[in-house]
Amino acid sequence: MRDTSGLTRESAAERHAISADLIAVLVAAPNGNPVVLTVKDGSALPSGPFELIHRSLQSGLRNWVEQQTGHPVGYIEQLYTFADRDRGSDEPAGRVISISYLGLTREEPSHRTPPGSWRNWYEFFPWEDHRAGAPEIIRDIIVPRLRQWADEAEQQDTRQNRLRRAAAAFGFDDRHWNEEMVLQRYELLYEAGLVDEAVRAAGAKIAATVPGKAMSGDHRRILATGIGRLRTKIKYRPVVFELMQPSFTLLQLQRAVEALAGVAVHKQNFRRLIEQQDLVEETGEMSADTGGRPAKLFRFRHAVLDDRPVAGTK
Amino acid sequence: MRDTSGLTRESAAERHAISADLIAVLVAAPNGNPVVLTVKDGSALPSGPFELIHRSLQSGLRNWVEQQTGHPVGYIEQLYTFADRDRGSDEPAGRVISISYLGLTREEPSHRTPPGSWRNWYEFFPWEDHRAGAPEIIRDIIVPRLRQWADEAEQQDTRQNRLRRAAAAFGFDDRHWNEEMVLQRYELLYEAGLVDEAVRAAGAKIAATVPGKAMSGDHRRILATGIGRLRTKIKYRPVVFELMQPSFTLLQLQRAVEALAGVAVHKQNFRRLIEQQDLVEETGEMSADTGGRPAKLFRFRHAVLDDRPVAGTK
DNA sequence: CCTTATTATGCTCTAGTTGAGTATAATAAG
DNA sequence: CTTATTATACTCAACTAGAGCATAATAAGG
Repeated sequence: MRDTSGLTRESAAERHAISADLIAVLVAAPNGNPVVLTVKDGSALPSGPFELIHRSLQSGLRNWVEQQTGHPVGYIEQLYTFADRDRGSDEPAGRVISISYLGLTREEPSHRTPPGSWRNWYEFFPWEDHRAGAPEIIRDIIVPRLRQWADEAEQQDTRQNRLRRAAAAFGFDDRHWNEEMVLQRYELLYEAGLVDEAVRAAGAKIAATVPGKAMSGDHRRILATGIGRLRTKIKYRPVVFELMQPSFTLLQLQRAVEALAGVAVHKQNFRRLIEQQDLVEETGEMSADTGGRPAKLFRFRHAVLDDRPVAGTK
Repeated sequence: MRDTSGLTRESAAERHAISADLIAVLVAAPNGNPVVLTVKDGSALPSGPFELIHRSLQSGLRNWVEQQTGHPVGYIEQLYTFADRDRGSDEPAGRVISISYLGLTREEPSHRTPPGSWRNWYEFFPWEDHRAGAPEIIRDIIVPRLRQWADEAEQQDTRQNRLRRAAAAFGFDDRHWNEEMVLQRYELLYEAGLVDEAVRAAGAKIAATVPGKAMSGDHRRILATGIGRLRTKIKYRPVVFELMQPSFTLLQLQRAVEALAGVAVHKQNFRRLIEQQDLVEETGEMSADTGGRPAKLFRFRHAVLDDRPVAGTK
């Protein structure tokens, strides 16, 4: 390290050929439906410039989202920052740094977003919904295509490596499905040329891609990052409650968790876990519209946040 | 959302009044000593501008660190991006976005860094080292000061809240010490005005702060973020091995984990965990210089990375 | 009224994991 | 040959997680 400050001065022009964008993965789960806020007919995530008036990145995003959706954003978390070249053709000389955030909110009829803005996120990742067992698309389309991709490799160890990675990601050959590996799965499909974004990047014309709506830029990758992060997070932080109404039944809570995690959970064990962790307390009221035996209504015990380092909903 | 693109165009000048810096938390653990790379006599983390020639943020940082330290960086992970106002007085009109990274490397005598660059990170956070039990500074200095700070609050529930947060963070009043809450502890001390950075920010003169070396800017906060992230990460990803020599004894591995986590671990259980996870394999050789019975030497089984979603060293 | 479907809720059983400890082996130093 | 130090094998109790059984309370359809 010659210059221990690590700083080398450039011309102001060069240093300033940079602009910053904020990108939001805004999630809600009305009636156990996992949805994400999109723009342009579901082909992009909402994004906007980071402006000088914003106090900080997070507060900029928060204001901006609350202004546009009319809903308070409960939980907000930074996802990832990237600055690859060739992003945006209207900035030939400069460079855009994109800072993405994950936010949770309650989507209600009173919201101010145009219809169609909220999309079920499994439109973009049909292979991620295992609530009713592994989707057929995996066995019928994805696995065969990935095997083929592995076979195409010249070297034997590349073949083996591809196959191992594919099996680990998609849970075949005796592997278990790990719902958190959302990003790894998307990136594997991208690498194998099986998503439209990869075809687009390669400039190819013929595309035998896997089902699942594409997005512009790398927005689908960002969404995958957000879903993966959320699936990890709900296990050790009580963030699901940001998606719930003030009072809810345990089944509604379970449905929300299942919507995010994309897997079904054991009902009795779920209740045991939630109750023994003191995450909720009874409101004293009952819900009549369950279809069966009426359920107790619960509310989130906000006090736990101050208490011990509270766990989530494993 | 009126403008569904989310983009509002500003003048080019306004959009470009931004520059980006990369900040590195570069960690090593020679002989079970947790060290971090610093500059300016330990008062800052190394940082450098993000330049247009860099292919991406991560590759920019990687090149830059390997060039300056002479060591390959194994694991690298983005930490956090922030852009608060009033950072750097030489950029009156513009704004700096700082993107921080956590990197792991092996520090060896052959490195190219000037002496004194690598600092034991407990110089900055003396309250974080619980390897030989809770340090006295917590009981003698921190807890009394925090109690006093809680008492100073006007309202009763603010007092209670402060006390609860302090107890949860520092593990008093029957609470357990949670080694991962590095950032929360630093931020609590900051809020209570007990670290030099807080005194500096408030422009106060008299400072009855807690021991622990301060850093410039918010570098100490970034370091706290990095340590916290690392302490979380070693539990579910085998990242410690990035800090180890190619072959090592299980005690050396344990010492590295303890250095990072800041707590002592049960030797027999540690071995059981490592071995039953197939994280390592015997080299067939023995280490003579253990001081007692010779120990088997092990190496990391790189194959596990392709295998299942491998766990770390709980 | 009675049957069936549906949801809620309480309880048990087993396997696995975790935290802590005991016991013994192999070396060096004095 | 004793002591200190480290390595390594094994045990035990407490707790956790996954799965299933049993029963309760409601609505809808005959």
